[in-house]
Amino acid sequence: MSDLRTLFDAASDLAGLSFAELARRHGMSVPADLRRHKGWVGQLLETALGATAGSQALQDFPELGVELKTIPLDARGKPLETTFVCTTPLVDITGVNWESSNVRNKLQCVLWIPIDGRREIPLAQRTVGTAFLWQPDASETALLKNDWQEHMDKIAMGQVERITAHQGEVLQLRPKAANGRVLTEAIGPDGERIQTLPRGFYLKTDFTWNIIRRTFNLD
DNA sequence: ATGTGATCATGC
DNA sequence: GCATGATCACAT
Repeated sequence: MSDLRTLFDAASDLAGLSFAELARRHGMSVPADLRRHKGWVGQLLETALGATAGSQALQDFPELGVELKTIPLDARGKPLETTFVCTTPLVDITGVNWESSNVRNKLQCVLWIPIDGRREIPLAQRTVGTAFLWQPDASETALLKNDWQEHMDKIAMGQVERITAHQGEVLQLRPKAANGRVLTEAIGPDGERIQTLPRGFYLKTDFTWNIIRRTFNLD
């Protein structure tokens, strides 16, 4: 992908296409449902737009500084799910700051692609929505930064296991793992190393809904 | 084990 | 009805 305009145009051209058609173009088969294929739609759009495959803690288009995010919407245009941003560092966090954080890096420029998330419609028949580019404005950045800082302070204080998804205005911390038995290192209450469930940062739905509403003049 | 892509399913 | 906590598939 040579430049941002080319990427955006390519994404725009996908609007209205069914998942069946998009999958056909890329030789992919459509699963009956997403129960055991939770990331399938995201992968489909990555393939369609030529995002760098693989699982690296980088943006999808590093050369463009762009992160690709699909977001499932209901019939009213409201996000059906929170949006995963990145995994949360739980150790070696002395000196990490907002400016250098993975959250800020990932959200600096996002190519959002709304998708039809209505479960009553067969997956193959659901369609791609109108893509748009987003960069957090000053107030959004302030909210994200504040939440990020509060979460990271608790983690640094050995309080990671006291953080629930209720905390954070727009950015929440939640488990991010294959199952409840997966463990990773973290800092405990007395500064010791403990084993805990890996966590991830997620954007709350009200936050993404506001972005969607503003973009498409909904309500 | 840790990262990517996320949605599922249950409790409130 | 909806968010939280749990979970699924796959790459490295």
